[in-house]
Amino acid sequence: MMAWTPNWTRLTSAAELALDRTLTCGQSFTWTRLPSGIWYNTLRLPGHAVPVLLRTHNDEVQFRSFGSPRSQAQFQQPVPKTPLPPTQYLVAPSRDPAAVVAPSHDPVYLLLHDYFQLSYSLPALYLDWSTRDPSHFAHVSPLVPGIRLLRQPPVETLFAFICSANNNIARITGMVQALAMRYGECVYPGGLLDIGGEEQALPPMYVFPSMDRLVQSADEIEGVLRGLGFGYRAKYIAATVKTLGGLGGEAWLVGLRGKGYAEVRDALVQLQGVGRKVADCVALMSLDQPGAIPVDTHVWQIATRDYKFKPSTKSKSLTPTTYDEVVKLFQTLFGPEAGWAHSVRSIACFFIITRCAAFSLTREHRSCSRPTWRATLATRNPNPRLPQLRQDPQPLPISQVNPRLFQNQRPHQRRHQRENARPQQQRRRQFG
DNA sequence: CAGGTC
DNA sequence: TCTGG
Repeated sequence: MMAWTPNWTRLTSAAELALDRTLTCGQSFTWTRLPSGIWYNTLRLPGHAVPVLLRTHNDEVQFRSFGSPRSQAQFQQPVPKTPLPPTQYLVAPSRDPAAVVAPSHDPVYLLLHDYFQLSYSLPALYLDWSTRDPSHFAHVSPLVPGIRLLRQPPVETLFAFICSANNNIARITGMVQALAMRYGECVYPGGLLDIGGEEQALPPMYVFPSMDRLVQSADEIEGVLRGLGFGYRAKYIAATVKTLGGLGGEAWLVGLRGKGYAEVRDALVQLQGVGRKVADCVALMSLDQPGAIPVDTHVWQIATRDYKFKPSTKSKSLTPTTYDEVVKLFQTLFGPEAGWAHSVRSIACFFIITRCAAFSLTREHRSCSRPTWRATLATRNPNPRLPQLRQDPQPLPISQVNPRLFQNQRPHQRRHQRENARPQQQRRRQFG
């Protein structure tokens, strides 16, 4: 097993990219963190998947990749240049053109440069958003530096966020990885890898399945995914596979890059299991719509509590009208990259809330708009009974993902269990 | 009840 | 409404 990028190579500075925060904040579900702090994933080059390792070392983010000799030969072929994001960044005087990294000829570098959108200078963005929102963003963003919005592959982003409805990050991660293990190609069998003189144990790596592979399995996919515990999302995924396949598959989806926001959204919401919120997630994180703002219940709370948002209608919940109004609010505030800004802002708020929980603070302390939480946190001791916030939250290793996800349980079996209406205790023990 | 959708 | 914490 020869190394492709033989040494750890500089990708960017740690200030430009906080790996742990960026990869665990709920935008991508395909990265896994090893105990050593190294992140791994399989990323797709045109017609090809490559295992990639990332780490933060000596104040910089570094990458390396590896592959079989055969895949190395394929790397030798010219790789099309990945397009830079359509942004005013490189021409606007307020942005920092010096942050643009000189292009390299390493295809993996180009891939990562594109994936992490390194054409954007993150400190310049944070500064801009802090100026636009001095009373909120400026206060909380220093808590969560280095959060980059990823430019992800559209197909896996679409299916990941169909899974995200009424769900949590840990479970979504398990589902996406289950999809990769069930239908994706294995690009690394697992085993010890020599990394700079040290042996690193790596699990098997699977790439997220191609659209063609999913279409091929369209008829069985609902039953299989229900058996894997996907719930009602199994039906959405199967239906979207068929619809998207008919529309032109991955090429059609990727073709939405470069179109206007309204067209992208309208195209996405015709897919089953894709409402406005999911459509905005996919648009923002994979289809070059940095202004798209996914409004969930969490964002709704931020808007009403911290920004004193008052909906025009009396509706207490999130209607299409109020959704649009919240979007308008943040777009006006943050400008063209409002979706990115709002993501950072939400993650900061989540950080504070988590801290508040660990410190047994009441709801009134949680307001991210006031600097009061800062002083309050400083004077309190954490409640030892509540879980501490981990510095580096680790996603589940692939080997430890809920074993139930990998049982080949038939859907009828599950329905039968429900009809028997056993007491909770007994049902739980079955899977223990 | 959770970071919705039909 | 699936499912899990």
